[in-house]
Amino acid sequence: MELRNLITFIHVAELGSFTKTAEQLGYSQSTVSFQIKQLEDELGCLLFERINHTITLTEQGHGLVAYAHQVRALTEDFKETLTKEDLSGHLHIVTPDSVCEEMISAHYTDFHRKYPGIFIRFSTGDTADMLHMLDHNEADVIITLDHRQYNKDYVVAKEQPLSMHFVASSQSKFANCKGLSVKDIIGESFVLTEYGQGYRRVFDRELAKRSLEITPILEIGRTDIITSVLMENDMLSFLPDFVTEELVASGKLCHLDVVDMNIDIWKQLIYHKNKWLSRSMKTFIEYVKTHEFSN
Amino acid sequence: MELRNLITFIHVAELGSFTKTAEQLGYSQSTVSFQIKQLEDELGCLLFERINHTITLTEQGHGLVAYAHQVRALTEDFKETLTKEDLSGHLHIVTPDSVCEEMISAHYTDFHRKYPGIFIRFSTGDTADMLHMLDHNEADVIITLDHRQYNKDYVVAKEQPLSMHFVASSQSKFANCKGLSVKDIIGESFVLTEYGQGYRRVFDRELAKRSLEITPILEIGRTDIITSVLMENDMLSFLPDFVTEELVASGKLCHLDVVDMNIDIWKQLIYHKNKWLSRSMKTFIEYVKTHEFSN
DNA sequence: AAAGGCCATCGAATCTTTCGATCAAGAGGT
DNA sequence: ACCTCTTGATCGAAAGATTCGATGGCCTTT
Repeated sequence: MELRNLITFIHVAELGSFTKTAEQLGYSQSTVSFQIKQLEDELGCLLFERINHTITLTEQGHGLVAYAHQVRALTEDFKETLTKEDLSGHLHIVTPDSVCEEMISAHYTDFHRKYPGIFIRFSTGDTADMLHMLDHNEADVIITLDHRQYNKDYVVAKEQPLSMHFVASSQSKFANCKGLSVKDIIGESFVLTEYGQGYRRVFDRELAKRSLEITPILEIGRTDIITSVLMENDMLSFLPDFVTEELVASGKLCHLDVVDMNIDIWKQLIYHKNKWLSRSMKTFIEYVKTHEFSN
Repeated sequence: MELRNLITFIHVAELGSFTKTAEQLGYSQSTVSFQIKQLEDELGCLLFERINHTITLTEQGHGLVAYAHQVRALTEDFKETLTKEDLSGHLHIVTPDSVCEEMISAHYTDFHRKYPGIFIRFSTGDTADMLHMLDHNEADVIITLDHRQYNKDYVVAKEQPLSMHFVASSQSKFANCKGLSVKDIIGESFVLTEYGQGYRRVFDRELAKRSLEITPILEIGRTDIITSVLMENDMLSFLPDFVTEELVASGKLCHLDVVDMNIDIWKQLIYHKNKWLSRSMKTFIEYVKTHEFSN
């Protein structure tokens, strides 16, 4: 049962003429004949009585008129909804702990106020988890803090290099040392994020290249806890600037001037290339691009 | 937009698999792929995200699921109504006056009680009118009292030869005459149906063949009036038996024994060959066949 | 009697739909 | 790490459906 045929049928029923319908719809008369006969065959009944080249709807024909109008209305409504996609839906975004904290506290309330129809589920995970979720369509967008991803299956909506520093309490003996080397601090007590976390892996690998190793005395996923631990104790950590920014500015923590460890970490906003970009999704991505990335 | 594709789509959405759908519906997998792509092209949007050979409905896909279910339900309902055609509708039946009188008084109340959903419009007309109405689909069924019709455009549902007699009051001087000839009575006063009426035309033509002519002193369409006129006056008529039956039986009228005028009149129940036979129509025809015809 | 209008039908050309075979890539087991 | 199984995409060939123009028959109007 073709919608096209139903439309033709509606016209024929209204105009009472195959020929006029053909003209109106831009078909040849034989096509209209054929289409109606096709409907009749399909439904196994006569739709029009043809007596002396005049057509009259049968009872079944009248029934089909009603049905066809309903289907047409339904279809038009549906196509309408396709063009006027509204700003609502569910999104699942996955980020590392540190980013999640920040997004929720800094931006989410604002976003939700602006777009109350969009429901966002935040999860956290390490880079491998996140990429796996992307591959299984379990996450809509992720933010990584890790090596720069180039995979052709992913679309990087936004990215920026992340500046990272060794940090310590401003009371630390290293606070004012210039030109430190990694080796100078390698023996200290470290508190780091868990191994799975993107930049932690990169960090460890960098050390391994230099045949160095750090066994942290504490591993905590949540960077707000790490910073508070640093302030209370004589310990070191290695963190992205956006986590420590405020505390460094207010003089509670300080960056160490370690000159021989340049770590290339990127913050990337990624989704799968086969992902359908709904209006909600686009809106969210735009929002994150401007509020969560700096340049 | 093909219903077939929507059905396929519903299955895919439910099963979450092109392959399983193909098995279930007896298509090849490539066909299912193609059908879904076809829907996507037609609607200009993605219905499924395909990530790593796993498919997930997009928002539009969810919308289409709802739409498709509605269309399917509507279609099933409609097809249901086709198979279970109910016993209701309008019929237009046209007959000569005499038949109409009889049908309405003798059978219609019974028919209406049996089939209250069927509304019947009775009209009367002469044979030419009735055939014209058949040709223009203005009458559903007609009953003729005329020459036997053979036209290939008509279906004769039932027919019977009509026995006709010259009739007079039983007081008539011809009442007991045996072996009368037309010529014996040609000079009498006649009351006949109007010229247009089927058997009246046949009657006149028969006379014309014998170079005879009758100018009736009264022409009345309604046969009940003719019979009452006959009973009160010394006049003759020429009528079908079913009109005079009772009055002859009760001795109020009598048949004249005219032996040289054999008129071949048929009572026929006719509809157009292109007429769609609704259940109502079939029912009505069956009813008339058994109640209005004798053998 | 002729012209014009209507629908049915036919064959040819053109699209569509279907299928089988094949590909690429992930999942799961060993 | 390797092989096998499963999944959806894609391609070309075959079958099928749709469209059109031409024609025919029939009725109505002129």
